[in-house]
Amino acid sequence: MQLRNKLKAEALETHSEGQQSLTDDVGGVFGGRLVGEGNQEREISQGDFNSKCEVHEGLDWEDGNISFSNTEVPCIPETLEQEVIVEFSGTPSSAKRQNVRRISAIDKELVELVHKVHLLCLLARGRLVDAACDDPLIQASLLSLLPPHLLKISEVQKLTADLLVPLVEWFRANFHVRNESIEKMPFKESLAAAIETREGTPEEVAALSVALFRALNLSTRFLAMLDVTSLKPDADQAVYSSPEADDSVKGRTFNSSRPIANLGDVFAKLSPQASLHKRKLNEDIGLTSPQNEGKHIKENDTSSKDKRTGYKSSDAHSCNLETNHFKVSKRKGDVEFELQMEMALSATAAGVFESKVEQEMQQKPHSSSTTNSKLNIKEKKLKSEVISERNSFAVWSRKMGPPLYWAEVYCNGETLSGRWVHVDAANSIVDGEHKVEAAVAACRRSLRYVVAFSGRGAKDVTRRYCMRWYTIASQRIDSEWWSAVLSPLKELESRAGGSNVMHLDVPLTDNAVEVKEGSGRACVSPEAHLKEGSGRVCVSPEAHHIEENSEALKEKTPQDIFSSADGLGAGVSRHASSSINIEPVSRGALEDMELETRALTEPLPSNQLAYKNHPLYTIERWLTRYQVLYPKGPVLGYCSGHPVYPRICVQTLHTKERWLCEGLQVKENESPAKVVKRSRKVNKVHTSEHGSTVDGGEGTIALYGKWQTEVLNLPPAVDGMVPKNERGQVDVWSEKCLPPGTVHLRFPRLVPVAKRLGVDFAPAMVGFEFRNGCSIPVYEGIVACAEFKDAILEAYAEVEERREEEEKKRMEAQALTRWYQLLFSFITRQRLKRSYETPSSSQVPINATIPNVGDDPCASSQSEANAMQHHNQRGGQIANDLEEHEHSFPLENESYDGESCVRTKRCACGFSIQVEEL
DNA sequence: ATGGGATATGAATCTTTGGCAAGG
DNA sequence: CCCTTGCCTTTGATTCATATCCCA
Repeated sequence: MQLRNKLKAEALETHSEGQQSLTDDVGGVFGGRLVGEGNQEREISQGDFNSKCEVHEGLDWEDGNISFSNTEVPCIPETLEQEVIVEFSGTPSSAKRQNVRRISAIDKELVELVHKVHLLCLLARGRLVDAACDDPLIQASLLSLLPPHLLKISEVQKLTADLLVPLVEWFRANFHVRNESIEKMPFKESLAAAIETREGTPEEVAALSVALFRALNLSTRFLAMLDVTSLKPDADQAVYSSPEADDSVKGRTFNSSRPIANLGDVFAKLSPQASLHKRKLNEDIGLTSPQNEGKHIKENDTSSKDKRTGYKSSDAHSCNLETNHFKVSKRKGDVEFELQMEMALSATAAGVFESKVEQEMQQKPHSSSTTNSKLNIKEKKLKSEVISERNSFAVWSRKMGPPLYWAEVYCNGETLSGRWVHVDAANSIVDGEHKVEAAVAACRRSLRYVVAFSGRGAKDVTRRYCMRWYTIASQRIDSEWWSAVLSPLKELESRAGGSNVMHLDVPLTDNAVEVKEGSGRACVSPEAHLKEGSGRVCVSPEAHHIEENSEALKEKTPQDIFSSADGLGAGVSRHASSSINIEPVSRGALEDMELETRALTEPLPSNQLAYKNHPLYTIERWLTRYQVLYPKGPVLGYCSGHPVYPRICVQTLHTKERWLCEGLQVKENESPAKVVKRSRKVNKVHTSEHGSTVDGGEGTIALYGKWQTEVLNLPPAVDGMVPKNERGQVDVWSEKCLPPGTVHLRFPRLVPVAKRLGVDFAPAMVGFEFRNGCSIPVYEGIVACAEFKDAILEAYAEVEERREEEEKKRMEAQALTRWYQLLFSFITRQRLKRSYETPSSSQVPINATIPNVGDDPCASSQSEANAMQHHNQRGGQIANDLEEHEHSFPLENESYDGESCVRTKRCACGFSIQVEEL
């Protein structure tokens, strides 16, 4: 309505400005502010209109058409009605905005479901690949190709990452990534084919590397980044339209040999939202039968010419590095990214990489320097002179798509206890775990799930590859579900790697955990960890996190947590130099500790927004109305001048009443931790009630923190009297809220029973129901002293029994009455029917039957009766035999159907009735 | 082009202790 | 006269996640 009025107003305004302006420059005149329903305001610029303006019929703002219904057309003079056409052209931001809708709860659920199914499919796929890597034939084939000197690695006692380099180099030199899979076949067969041709999909090549390492007796896992459909539907649209997505999807298409039911279709049926995921899902799980393969290709084609974005990049086949290098001129972002990669490369593990890179450069001197001379000029501008040409070997780039598969080899010679080392043999990268995230980010993806497969099992090792967990946390499925899914697989995985059990009796060094003060690493000093404040111990965010992650630790003291943290190798420097004796720890458990440690030592994000839902840290501005920092410290760092606090210091406050619901009461003499304004609505009610006698605290709500509460200490029942609240009732939010010595009897109709017995009781209020804009208390049963429980229940049982009996009697009486009424009405109807069906019969004044009908609820209404009377008057004679005839049902004419218990009684006149015997 | 911050927006969440009339 | 039952009708403020705009 608002919109219409506004339009009317504008149209009138237009009119006043004159005819000329309308026809010549409609855009200019209509430019202005349109107010839609829901107060949506849209700026309509001049450019939004064509000079050709059109007024459609039927206003449909939601669909973007502006028009007027016939009845509401503004009074525009005839001269103006002819050629007024308003047409929106282009897609201005205002038009985009109208489609902006937050995902509804149903769609969210659906998207989650698709995400879960996709995860499961990819897990299954990973297990399949893992199994293929164990295939003795494949392993033997690979070994037969390996030069003898590389076989020695299987005899190494202390395996280190460096030792893997020659092997990886050999692999890289001998196996290449091919982007298009030739034909679909079972994975083992395609692996065999890949060995033969020395090239395969990224998945196959990664799998071959795993198989090779395993053949050499190295503990190796197959790693996959599960690039699942997004939990945010729109995000996927972008991904699908991007050429990288197509390539990466192509690269990891499942090789199912037989067509299975199209899973995506199932989702498409559920909702159009889900159909977004259809193609991706189908391709991931390899549901591309020979029959529908062509169809899929077609779909891909349409997606590459995405209508929405109109984005058809020349790097559509960019995965094929060999052929397409020249096609794409690198963007600044790519160049910078590579630069960063190189810097990272030279800064870390330099030794390994330098030699490797040099080797690489010697082998393939043209690979990077000659492929793109333009790029090199750009790069040279950007690079400082320190970075030499030899370092321009950049692994992974946006064009290649994100790294999706690689291997992890357990190197017992690395660190004290050994560790899993990232090995991307296809790209000849050893120990490059810290680079994966950046590579994925450069491909506009996020690293949400990284799963290690081994022994048909799987384990989530995302933490190892993700340095900024807070960026992916919201993109992952609910962790409870995920860990439940993984737990049996994790078991299998740890069994595969668990044979290697270690006994540790080593001094922990400070290196156990990376602790860099002031460098964004959030490892807090012991002083900060343990801070006495109002009798409460401040726990470090690390400890808090452990607390959060482990249910068992929930109720432990900070001291306990610290000792657990030590046990977990969390590397609290307090104990850093002491020698500890760790019980036999499995490799899996050690890795768990490592990942846990990473979780606790995440760097401080640099943007404020990241603190909003950060699991470890917070800044004050993101606190809600009901939150405070207690204690306010320690400050872990600063972000744009805002002090950063550990998340554990955030306390949620509640009103006294709300704490009661949780079985806690606010301690005496505690002043509110925070006072907030009462909402206007409530305020209004209160002021209207109390008039001018509003005291100071009336418009505010006093809030208390958990530290200000103690376990509810209700006055016990004394002398059979139930302690009640100011409303004369007991609020039973939970069993904890019951005064000692009382019981909650949850039965209806207990009040009269208790009253009759003369025992003290109180109605039990169990919650609220929101109705009519007001909260209505809901009562359920009563609260009485425990000693009267049996007496009350006994009396209740007695009363209920009596009530049920009465109820039964009442029901029976009612049933009889209803039967009587039914039969009576039936008879009456029959009688009427007969009398009207035989026109030759003698006339009966219809009035005679009407009193009967009136008694009968089922009989005709008065109007019906009137109609009959009318019929009677018009239709001539009606026999009056019926009136005189009284039906009689002699026994000999009765029949009885034993099955249906129906007795049929017949009168000599032909009338019969059926009686169902009860 | 990109990222961060401010702002707008719409959906979700929280709020929280009836009143009256008819009939038994 | 008292008690029970049924009917009335579904707020509005705040929070939260996200999109968009603007600016550096």
